Amino acid sequence: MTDRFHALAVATIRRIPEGRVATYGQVATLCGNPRAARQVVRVLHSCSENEQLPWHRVINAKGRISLSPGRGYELQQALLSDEGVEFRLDGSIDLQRFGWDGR
DNA sequence: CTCGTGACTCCCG
DNA sequence: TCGGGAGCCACGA
Repeated sequence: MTDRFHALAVATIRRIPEGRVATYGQVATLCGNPRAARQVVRVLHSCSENEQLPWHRVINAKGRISLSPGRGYELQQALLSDEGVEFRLDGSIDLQRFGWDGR
C-alpha cells in the first residue's frame, strides 16, 4: 500500500485515549518511522476525510501545542482542557501525567 | 526534475 | 531557555 503510513497514522491517532496526548514522534514511531513526524503532520492536515480524528491530542515533543495563536491553538487547548488535560502557565503539558504510553 | 515549505525532532553550544 | 544546523518525508508550484 502506498498510503500505509497514512492509514497507520490515522489508526494510531484514533487510539489515543481521552484525556491523553501523544507527540508527533510517538505516532510516527508507532507507525514504524521514528523520523516521520512531519508526515504525521500531513495526516493531521488531511484529517478532512477523518474528522473523527482527535488531532487536538497530538502535540510536539516538548509537550506544547505547535500551533500559533489564531491558528487553532486556542481551540486545541480548549478541547484538551475539556478532556481534563492540564496546561502549565507557559502553555506546556506535563507529558509525565498526560502523555500517552502507546497503549 | 528541482525548490520551497511545513502543527517535527535531535544535537550542540 | 534559546537558537542554529542537520535529518527525513510528502506535496504543490
